[in-house]
Order: sequence, then structure tokens, then C-alpha cells
Amino acid sequence: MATEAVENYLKTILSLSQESPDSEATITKIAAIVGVTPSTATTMVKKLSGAGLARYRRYGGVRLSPKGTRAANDVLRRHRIVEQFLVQVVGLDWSEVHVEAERLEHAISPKLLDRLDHMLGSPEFDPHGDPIPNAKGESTPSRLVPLCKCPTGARVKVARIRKQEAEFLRFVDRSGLRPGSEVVIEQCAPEAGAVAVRPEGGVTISLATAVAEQVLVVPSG
Amino acid sequence: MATEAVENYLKTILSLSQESPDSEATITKIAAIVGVTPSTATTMVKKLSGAGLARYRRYGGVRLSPKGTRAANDVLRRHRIVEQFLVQVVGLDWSEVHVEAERLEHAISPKLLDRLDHMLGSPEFDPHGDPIPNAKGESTPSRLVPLCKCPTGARVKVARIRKQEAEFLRFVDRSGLRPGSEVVIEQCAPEAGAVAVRPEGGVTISLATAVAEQVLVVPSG
DNA sequence: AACAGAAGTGTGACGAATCAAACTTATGCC
DNA sequence: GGCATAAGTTTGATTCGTCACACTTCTGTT
Repeated sequence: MATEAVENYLKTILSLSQESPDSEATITKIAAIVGVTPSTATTMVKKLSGAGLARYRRYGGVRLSPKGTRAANDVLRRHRIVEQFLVQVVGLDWSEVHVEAERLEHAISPKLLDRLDHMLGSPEFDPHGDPIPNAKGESTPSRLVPLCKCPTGARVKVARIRKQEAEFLRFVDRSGLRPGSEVVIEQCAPEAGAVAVRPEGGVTISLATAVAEQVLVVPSG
Repeated sequence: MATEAVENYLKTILSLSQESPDSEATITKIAAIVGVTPSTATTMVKKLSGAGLARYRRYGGVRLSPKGTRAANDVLRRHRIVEQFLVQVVGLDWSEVHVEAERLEHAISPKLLDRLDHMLGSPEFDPHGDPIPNAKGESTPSRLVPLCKCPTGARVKVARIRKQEAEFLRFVDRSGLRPGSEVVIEQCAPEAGAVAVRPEGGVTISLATAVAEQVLVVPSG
């Protein structure tokens, strides 16, 4: 229905607005992620607004309408099911599936998507721990917290890696920080701009706060 | 590299030029298959020619250059491996994979393609019996003959179904005319515009000559 | 409150792919 | 050989997504 470009903007706006409770999608951030200039993003956002997919006021933020949210979740669903499929069935490394899915998500039919979903047993998460929206275009917000918000000494379980760069994911993998890993926060000092964590049976690693923000965890017993 | 549109034209021109030893790709046929007007096809063919992918003279036919042939075979390879994958691994019906592959073929990376190819054991044919070009962009011409060229009484084996319409493929399937089936030619009368064949252990079915032309066979013992 | 710098917007332009309509060339038939 | 029809071409226009560049608005200092 929507063009590939429109789908990318929708997906981006949804991701940005879910990044944290406070943050809102802005033209500049959208432009940076989609990979276009701000003027292009402005034009496109106006178009989305005209199509009833987004709400926006000049010089104000951008939010998706219910319709836009549904459409964006649909794109995200395709993206994440494809990622899960590529890892589980095709056997690609989780560090490389994001890029592949960026292109395949626009080329997959509802029927094929359904088939993949069934093959995978309707998974709730993709390989990065990102939740997969349901077929109705709804996503259930999770209660995960960023690593950088955990107190020193806490024992937590990695649930989701937001940053999708292959480089970073391979590092995460090597370090034992994958979704599912149990780690102990050895130092969490925003003032120092870094967090130190030790995965179970591994060596301590340091992450810049900005990076640790992209690693979501759940407190574990 | 090439845009999606360019890939589609290349693929179409190659298919047309391989359809039969005599036939050549013409603007009108290209336009019909790609689904554009002849004027658009003319424009595009000139562009391909300018890019060194095709040779063409005004009011003359269109042929691919060696470079264009390689590129076209590459597209065909992607298309056919995807089809084979969708049938073998994903379990879609062979009547529906053509449409899916039309879109996926443009979204698949060389790396992923390679992976699929290995998973499938580097197949030589797709589910319709179409030969899969090799990774170098070369295809080996086959010596199959159209059903409508077989003498009455001959016993042959179906090898390839050229027509890709889901409707037709389901009919072929129901009738026992799939690639691999052995059939006897009960009547082959071009004058009557129809061919009658009987699949092993099935009932006789009639096909219009134009349709029987799309069913390729090998003589069998 | 004023101003610098960041964020956002508007305009004019472009390339890609397309179409409709008018035109040109080729082909086949009598 | 001439002419009707089919095939192919040209031209001018449109839509989509994009950019550069000039401009406006907002925001956070001091």
C-alpha cells in the first residue's frame, strides 16, 4: 500500500517515539535515521500528515496517528519476523540480519509473512530482543530499563539490544552481553560517562553511558 | 546496482530471447510483460543501450550485450533460487511462488542468496523446471522441446512449465502434468489448434497449442 | 531581553519511471 | 506497388523522492 519510503518514515517515527517515555520524534532525528536531509524529512512528514498517518505542527514534534501507528507496527512486525527467520531458519548471524531485513521487509507479502510467523511459532521477540507487534498492528510496551539506569551491584538479565550496527552486535556477542545473559553491574557512574558490567563467567567490560542506554535489561533474582 | 526497473527489463529481454531459437525481444512484447506502455519501453531500452547493457537499432529488435546477459542471468538466478527456497524450505505452493519471487528477487543480498543456494544444495532447476543460472551469470541452454512439437503416440516426460500464472499452474498440478510426470501424446494436431495428452495413470487432457508451447518435455524411454 | 546557534521550513531543481497522444516506420496483403 | 494496420518513436507532462541553499523560528544562554 504505502511506498517503501513512507514505510521507512513510519517505522522510524514509531521507533523514535518509543525510545523512551519522554522522547519525541523530531524532524532532525527522523532525517538522520532515514538518511535524508531535514528538508526532505519535512516534506515527507507533511505528506504523512496529509494522509492522516501522522500529526504534526510546524516547528513542533511529530507523532503518529492511530492509523499511522498501526501501519508502522505492521512494518516493524515484518522487519522483526524476517530477522527472526533469518537467524532461526536460514542461520545467518544476528549481527547481519538487520541490514537484510531492511530490504526484505518491503518485499514480503502478508501471506508469506504469515507462513514465516507460523514456522517460527509466532515468536514474541526478534534476535535482538525487540518485541514483535501482533498481526493487528499492536505492540505491548515493555517495562525494560536501560543498563545505565541500574544501581551498582545489581544483578540483571540482558533482554534487548537497541543498537543494530553489526560491529556493535558482534562486540556484544563476544563479550557475553547477548539477550538472555545474566550480568552484574560493577560500576554505574553517569558522572564518569561509563558503566562497567561483568557477564556471568566473563570479564568485566565498560560501556559509554550512551551505549549502555541502548542495552535494556530486567532485574533478575 | 541496477534499479529494480532496470532489472525487470533485463530479465524480460533475456527470457524473451530464450523463448525459442527464432524469437527476438521486441518493444511491444517487452512492454506487455513488464507492464508498461510501448513508449516507456522504448525509453528504457534506449537507456539500457546507453548503459552498454543492450544493443538496439530504432525499429529493430533488442538484444542483450554480454554484460546485460550476465546481469539478467543474475536476476533470474535470484528469482529462481528464491522460488526453490520458498517451495522447499518455506513450504509455499509452487503455483504462488512466482509472484513472491518477483518482489523478493530485488531485495536479496549476494550473501543471503549464497546461503539459500547452499541450503538447497545448489539446485539446477526451480520448481517450474526453469534452469538456475550459475553464480557467474551463465546459463546452459537446454534441449527441451515444446509439447506441441511432439508426434502423436510419443511418450515424454514433462520438464518445465514456462507459463507462470498461478491459475494455470494449479490446473497443471491437478492434471498430473507437473515437471517429472510421464505423459503420452494422444493427439497432436496443429491444424486443430489443440494437443491431447494423457499423464500416466490419469485422464486425457487437452491443451490449446499456444498453451502446449509453454510446456517443455524430454523424450523418455 | 537579546542574541547565537540549533532546528525546522520553503523554494527551485533534478533524476527516475511512467503515461497519453501525436507522429513515423515497417509489414503484409491484394 | 500501394495502402491499411501494426509496431515503434517522440514529445510534453506527471509523480515520487530527493537535494542544496536560503530563509524562519525556536531555545538556552548570559
